[in-house]
Amino acid sequence: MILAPSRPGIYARGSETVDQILKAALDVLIDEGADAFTLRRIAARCDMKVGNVSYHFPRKEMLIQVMLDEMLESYDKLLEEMVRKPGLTAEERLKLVIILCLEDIQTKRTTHLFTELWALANQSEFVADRVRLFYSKVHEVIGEYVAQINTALTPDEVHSVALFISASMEGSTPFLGHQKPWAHKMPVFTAMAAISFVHLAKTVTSRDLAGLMTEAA
Amino acid sequence: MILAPSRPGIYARGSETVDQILKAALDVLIDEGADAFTLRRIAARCDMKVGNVSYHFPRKEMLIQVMLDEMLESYDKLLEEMVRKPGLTAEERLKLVIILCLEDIQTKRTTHLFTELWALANQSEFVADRVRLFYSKVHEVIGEYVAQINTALTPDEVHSVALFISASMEGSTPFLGHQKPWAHKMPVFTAMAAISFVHLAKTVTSRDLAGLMTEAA
DNA sequence: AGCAATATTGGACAATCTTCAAATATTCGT
DNA sequence: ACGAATATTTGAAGATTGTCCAATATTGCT
Repeated sequence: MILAPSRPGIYARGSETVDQILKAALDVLIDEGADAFTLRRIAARCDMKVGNVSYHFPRKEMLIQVMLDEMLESYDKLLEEMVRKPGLTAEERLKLVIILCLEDIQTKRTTHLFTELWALANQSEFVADRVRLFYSKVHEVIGEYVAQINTALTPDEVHSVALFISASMEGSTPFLGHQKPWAHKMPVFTAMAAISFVHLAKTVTSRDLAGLMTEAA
Repeated sequence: MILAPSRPGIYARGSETVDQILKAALDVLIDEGADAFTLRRIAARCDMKVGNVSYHFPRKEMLIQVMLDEMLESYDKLLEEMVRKPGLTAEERLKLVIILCLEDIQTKRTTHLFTELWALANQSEFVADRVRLFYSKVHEVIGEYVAQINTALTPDEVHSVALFISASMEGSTPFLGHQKPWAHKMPVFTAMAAISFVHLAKTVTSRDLAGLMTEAA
């Protein structure tokens, strides 16, 4: 794992400034895109001078890395909150995670941030690394329920099913996310996802997953 | 629909130069990302001077628009080729489209281009417009088969199912696409997609799609 | 071959970018 | 409240960007 530089800011004021910079940076990325992600726009966004931003984050890359780590940490917390729902069966939990994930995808924050992240991951090893780590956790959460629903699957097969469910849900982002062309169909999409993915988890067999795929090709 | 400027290049040489510029521009976007998408890198990629690129495309935005339109046109052709497979049932065709789409997603070209496009669509109305148009065609193709498989569905319900299948497949791009962390699981993903999506098309009812989603929330 | 239209070169330009360093202001333990 | 550590401002260096222009080379029609 590639380490991000430790978060700067020793005095109370400096620490608060760093907070403002990180928030402004995230806002710029969400509202204006990677193209507008410059020190000047970030500084303007939090009423600061460029030099000050440059002082707290001597290299721009540091800012990106710290920002990304803090942002994904907040998503980790969100993910953990999904898990802590007592008194539900594994199937109900899986259905709930699906609903909550698709709900979150509809926010402007998630819609914009993750599409940007997927693009950045093409070139930046750091971003790619963090994206992989984050979704590994998502797979774990989903996989836990899948394993309970379908006890015949091996751990690797469980992960494959979790990966399928997670990736399929994420696929809604560019199409049914915030202000995307088919955003109004998200309720229907969610209904289909709940039905389809739960059914898959229940009924998929090792035999299915070993499919040679020579029949249709 | 936002019109792209007409393609420049009058003489044979000029036209060929425009070709090289467009190819170089696409290569830069695929290989080096949106960050490196500058006139100078594009010019260097096709052994030209910046002034010449600027002469054929007086504004950078023109280059982007023409490039995007030509690129999506090539994907349109690819899509049409998928359709022209004779002697197959609707179910077999749907399964085939799923396999071919997921195959294409594994290419570096598609993996990188579409992730970049989804990000650019957040800020550029033009890109968003073209992305919407392209996937509308994808939905049409898939929807045609879905309608044949499940004749009880209304046209809008057919589109919802096609949208679900398409978006779910696209979701594999950032995770199982070219050199992505779980690229080695694409065969399993494809097997699940074929089984799961075909089953959905067959069995989904209007009642399912009208799901109120109050039960699990 | 001649000639107007088109293409290419090379450089200039202003605007932007990141990074840095010196000067000034603020904070906080003592 | 003093003083060292930290934060902020200011200004500027150096690089890169898109755009433009005049000079030159090439093309393709008559």
